[in-house]
Amino acid sequence: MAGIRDVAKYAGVSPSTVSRALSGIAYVEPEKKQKILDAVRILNYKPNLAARSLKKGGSKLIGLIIPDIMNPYYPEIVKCMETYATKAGYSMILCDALGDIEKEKEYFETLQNLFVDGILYIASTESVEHVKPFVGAIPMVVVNRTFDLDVPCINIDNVEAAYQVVHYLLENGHRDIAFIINDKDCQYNQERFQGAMKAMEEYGVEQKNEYVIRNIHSEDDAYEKTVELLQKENRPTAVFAFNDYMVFGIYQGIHELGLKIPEDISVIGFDDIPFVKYLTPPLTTLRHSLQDTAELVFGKLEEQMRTATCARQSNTYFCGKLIIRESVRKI
Amino acid sequence: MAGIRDVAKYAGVSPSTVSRALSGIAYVEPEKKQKILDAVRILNYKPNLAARSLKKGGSKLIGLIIPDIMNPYYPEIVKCMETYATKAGYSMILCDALGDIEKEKEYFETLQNLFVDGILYIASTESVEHVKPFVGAIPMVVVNRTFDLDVPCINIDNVEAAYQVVHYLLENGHRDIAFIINDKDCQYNQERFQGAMKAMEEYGVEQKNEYVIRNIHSEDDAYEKTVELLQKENRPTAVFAFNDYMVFGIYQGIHELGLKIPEDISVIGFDDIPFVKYLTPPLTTLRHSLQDTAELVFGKLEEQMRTATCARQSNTYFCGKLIIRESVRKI
DNA sequence: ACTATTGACGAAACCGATTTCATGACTTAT
DNA sequence: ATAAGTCATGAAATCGGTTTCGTCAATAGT
Repeated sequence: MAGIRDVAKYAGVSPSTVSRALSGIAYVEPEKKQKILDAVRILNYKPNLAARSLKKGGSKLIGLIIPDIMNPYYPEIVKCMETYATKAGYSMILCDALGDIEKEKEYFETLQNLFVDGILYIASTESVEHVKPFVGAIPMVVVNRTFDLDVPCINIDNVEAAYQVVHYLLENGHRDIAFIINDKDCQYNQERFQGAMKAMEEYGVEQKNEYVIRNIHSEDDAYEKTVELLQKENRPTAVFAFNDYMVFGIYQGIHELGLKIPEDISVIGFDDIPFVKYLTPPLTTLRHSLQDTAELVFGKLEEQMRTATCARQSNTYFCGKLIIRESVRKI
Repeated sequence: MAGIRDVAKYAGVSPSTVSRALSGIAYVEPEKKQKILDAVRILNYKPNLAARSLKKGGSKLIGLIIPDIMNPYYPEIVKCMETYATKAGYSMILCDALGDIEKEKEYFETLQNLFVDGILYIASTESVEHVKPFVGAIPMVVVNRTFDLDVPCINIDNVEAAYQVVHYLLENGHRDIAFIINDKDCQYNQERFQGAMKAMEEYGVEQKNEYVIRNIHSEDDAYEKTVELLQKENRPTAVFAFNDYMVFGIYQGIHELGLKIPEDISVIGFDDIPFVKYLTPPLTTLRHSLQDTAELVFGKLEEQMRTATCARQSNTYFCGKLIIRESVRKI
């Protein structure tokens, strides 16, 4: 492997000049510069990143901590971030934390050992404690959660989004609306619940307790609870799934009971993960793609990495967008 | 940040002893070792990986090159590999190559510069050239493609798998079978075609040319071509999609024409990506999950990394499994 | 014309862990 | 008891870019 000294020798200059010519931090005689560039090409010189990291104190590595790559909501985020990272000259280290606090903690530590230049943290756990030691120590941006720590957080406005969803159902004449809520009693579910209730209150509709289904752990769970719910005497006219993932199970349950969507029951989701548009019928759901905010997210991280400082608290909320398909009918 | 010299000073020994004590490559007086361990704990010493990489030429990093994380077939692989890597003390660098040879080449180079200890290459391109320079230079395992290079390749037996699929259709009385083939005229598609034809021949059925649809670039493409195909006078009784991704478009096209699956037309897929089981009706498809071979894949890589040698050519084929759901009817 | 300033460039120090080499203490063999 | 071998350990070289420092030459200023 050709090193900078080989290039220097070949071009008849010193290693320092090669370094300067390639980094562009100082003026180098055009003639020499050309010779250097030629030498680089001929010798196929590639700077040793380890050596560079060692001297400069960075690694050109970014850590991306996500809850679960198998959850179809995340691949898009990963791809987005990886694209930005690559464009900016960074490589991406992927950490799949499985929503496990211990695993997340381990990953934070590993990333610190690797001297990553920054961390993109797609939060899924409720704890704050295990993140604290790294706040202020490594440039970081938190996505999908709002921390009360000195970190920039970027999050969808869950209250507004859920309000939008339920408002749409109410506007379409639905009054008996079931909320299907996944297992974690976490920040975003609380906020979504809050937004949903706000819409109900505005319409003067009381939310029946038996229409609030919690602790759904999987699609199968969603399936079972849906069957249970819809066999009751007074079944709701619409169900609002707090995430799209559960909708697969919900659809299955509804089909199983011989009911039709949306004629017999309307379904609305949250996330707009890929493929819900291919369900029969295509799902109406709330999209909060990171596509639009990806630039902001990465920008915030990049600025910190560039200035080698950790940003203070700053919360950014973005709005979701209701994607109307065919799973909700007007009553 | 505490360095090895700080630890050495604190423990009253030399840096070399600290290094030896921590790596365990040589015997160190138990008493001193204890002091060193204490110093490490108290000073919260974390070895600088850049320095270590520079000297040792290794990094405890594994590069994972995949074609497209948005394609639902890959997240499972990524998760699997990441799990194994973490367990073995490696961090995973994710490279999303988008099926672009140039990008793949860049990633290979970046990974080499980063001194990754190994590369897991989920191949998608047809070219061999851009991979050659790295064969023998870095421990590598190739998945999903069989190279004629000195690299271990692990691949599904596409011929056998496609044979299985078409055999199943023939057994169910189908004779007019359309093949929907995605855009790339690549190895695995050729093999699948070969397997499909083998089954046809065994049943003495001739494959009509107009039933072979090629160059599908997206779901939308699949949708259009399906509509076109099924409006013909003699429409097939079954379609075999060479990958599940296209099935979403195919279903859409069939529904659009008011046809029913499987009553009017049977559909069979390939891959068993998540969610095809939630289609209406659930898709019968061929599963070739890496779950089962993941251990083998990672094992082959780990052995190379451990012995710091690159393995020679060795091809491993594994079998797919037909997952029978409800999208194929018996004629 | 002589000093001060600027600037391109090379020599050498540096980042921090590893590893080679040298040393001196201690053990074993004759 | 003396020579040879073993072994824990420290000093210093090393990995390969980057960067500081110093030099020498050319330009600017008085």
